Amino acid sequence: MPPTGIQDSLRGRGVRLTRQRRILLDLIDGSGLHLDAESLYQLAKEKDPKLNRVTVYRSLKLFKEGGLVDELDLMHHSGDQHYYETRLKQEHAHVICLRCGRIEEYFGEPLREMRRQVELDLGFEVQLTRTEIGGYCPHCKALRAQETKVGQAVPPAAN
Amino acid sequence: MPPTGIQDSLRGRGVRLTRQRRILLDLIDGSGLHLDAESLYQLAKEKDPKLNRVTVYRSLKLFKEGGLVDELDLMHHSGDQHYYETRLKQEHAHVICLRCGRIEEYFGEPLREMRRQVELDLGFEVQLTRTEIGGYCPHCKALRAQETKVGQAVPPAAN
DNA sequence: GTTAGTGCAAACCTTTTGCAGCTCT
DNA sequence: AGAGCTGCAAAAGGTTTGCACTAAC
Repeated sequence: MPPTGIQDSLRGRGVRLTRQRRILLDLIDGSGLHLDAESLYQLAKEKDPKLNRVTVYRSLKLFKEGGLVDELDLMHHSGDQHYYETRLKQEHAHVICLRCGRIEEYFGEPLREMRRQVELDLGFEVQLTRTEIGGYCPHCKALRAQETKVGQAVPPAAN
Repeated sequence: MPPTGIQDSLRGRGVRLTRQRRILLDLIDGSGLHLDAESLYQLAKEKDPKLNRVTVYRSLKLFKEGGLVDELDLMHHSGDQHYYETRLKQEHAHVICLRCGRIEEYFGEPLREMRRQVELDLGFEVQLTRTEIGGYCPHCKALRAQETKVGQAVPPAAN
């Protein structure tokens, strides 16, 4: 089915919605994942073996400019690539487990409050925000506690 | 003067505080700026012409691991480098002007509230956060309004 | 004296650019 | 026909690695 608002979003100034771009948008949107350019390229190649890595980068740039996707760093927990996701209506933060790479999303009110304050107090016109929180997920938190015990016979903390 | 808590912070596990590292720490700390590896290298070379770019990268990595400095992306407003600053006691966000590159810091309560919620609601053990807000500073906001007028004779918005 | 750190050169990974041919409209 | 897009090859930007020598503790 022909995408709805996407057409308009791109067509803004002579940007065409080609076969390749459709594939890429579908992947970014459909997967619900946070893909980096290389993963996106690998997946796209399955649908069109001719599709070039360069086209992926060029398309991502366009999508970004058009406000269709957001670029993330995800704390660079796995190299220096960027990750991409469909821009949601709702602003949110990404919470990354530094041990297993699991990613959670946080939608709390403080995000909006912060934006409001930056606009009012600093006088900025906010265009985009990127909030990333690195830590250990419940699972890895437990594993780390174990590892510490095994690794160096932790004395029971006087607490 | 010999740095205070820094010694301890590094000496944790056999990390030496060499002449080169002292120079780098002084620059990061003293400048109060947000320097990237290359700028840091250029400045460090003035104090020690032999100091190598590689040493800068290796030292930054150590400082990061030791919790002495924080790594920032600053919305990649000027390439894909990383920027570094002394880790402050007080968590804060960076607000970047996408037009002139000016950087402001934001210390509001929502930052702490957000962290609290991520720990309670998602059960994460938060280690570090990185909040970046891109937009237009008051000055550039005004300039942009002008540019728009000149560029395309905006009709007075019915508002 | 030992262990860690440095400089140099070369490699690496991610992303961008130049250009000729292709494709939507 | 014409503007925009693609693929390919090559380059660029930022960072890391291997190794022999040097310096800190």
